[in-house]
Amino acid sequence: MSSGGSGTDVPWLDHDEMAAWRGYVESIHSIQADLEDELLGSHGLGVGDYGVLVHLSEAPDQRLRMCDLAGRLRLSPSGLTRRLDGLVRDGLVAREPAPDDRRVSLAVLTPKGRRTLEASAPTHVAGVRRHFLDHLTPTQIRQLGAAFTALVAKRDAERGVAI
Amino acid sequence: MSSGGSGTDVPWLDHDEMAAWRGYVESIHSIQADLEDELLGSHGLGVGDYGVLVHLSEAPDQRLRMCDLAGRLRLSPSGLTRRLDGLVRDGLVAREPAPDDRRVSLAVLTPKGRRTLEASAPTHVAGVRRHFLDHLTPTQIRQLGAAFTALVAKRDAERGVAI
DNA sequence: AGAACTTTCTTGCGGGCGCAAGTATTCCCG
DNA sequence: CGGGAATACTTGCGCCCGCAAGAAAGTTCT
Repeated sequence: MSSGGSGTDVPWLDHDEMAAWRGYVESIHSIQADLEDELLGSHGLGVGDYGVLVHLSEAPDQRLRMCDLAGRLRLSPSGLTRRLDGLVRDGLVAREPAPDDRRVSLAVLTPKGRRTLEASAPTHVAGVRRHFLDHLTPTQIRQLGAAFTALVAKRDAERGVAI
Repeated sequence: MSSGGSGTDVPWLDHDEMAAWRGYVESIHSIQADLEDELLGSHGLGVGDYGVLVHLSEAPDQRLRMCDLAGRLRLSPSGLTRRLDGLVRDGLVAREPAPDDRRVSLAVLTPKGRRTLEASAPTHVAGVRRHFLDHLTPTQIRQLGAAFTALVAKRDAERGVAI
């Protein structure tokens, strides 16, 4: 598995690069699995549903157009439809027609949804600390934040231009 | 959404912590989606299948017990069974009974599997560089590698003790 | 105005994966 | 040695999610 290939030669990953990449990929899966278990166990809420509630709670009037919500959650339209179905069934979110454009539905956080979010947020934050932040120094956290913010911004910019 | 709650009070995430956590979670999804598209487009191989081939190629004799492979891939036994089904159907991996324990199956990398891996590895490495490593400085890469390695190791240790 | 195109959401379908149950084999211990 | 517990894999089932197609509404161009 050496780098001696033909044509477009790409420098192989050295030790540090491999450690960064593999650690990055592997850590997220196990961390999110743990968060899912904790959140599901304590409040019957999956991380996917939690994400919907968080984004709605941060939006003006606690409501968001479906397409905007899908974009923020990086979810396909159909994926969001099904996810909303569950949240609506549980009474955490309501669908509401948009007054100005009858194509769009608004997802609205219900009082029950807000209460559920406020109840589960501490569990989630504690999990993020215990599984992730507590393993890093403040300096590492700051650098990680800067690096990832720049990374996501650059990729979003490329995506916006490319498509 | 302030931290003024009741009972076990957890300090809320500050700006840097939030940026680190959200960037960490959001970046991985879009990066892996891009890698999947590139690998699938160029060699008809998903990142999941690619991971199996990589682990087998690194194993002595190009073979691994199913349960060991599942552990490394952080996949459930049933998940690995289905994934192997596809790879066996495509001739990239073969199942082989273990000589010493008739409960276990060994997954063996076939010559075709090895060729496919060697053909797709440059694409994957290039994608990892372009989508991830190129956005970071060498210093950041080294620190990230150290931090994630320690994080995964600590979590694995806890898991080994806890269960 | 009206035809053609775009945007938004929903539905049918299929793939991936985890959990629980089932089967086969091995290990442990009296 | 023999029966119960543990381990390894497979299968049935259900959930989540993306893609493609469709329906409804808005936009644009002539």
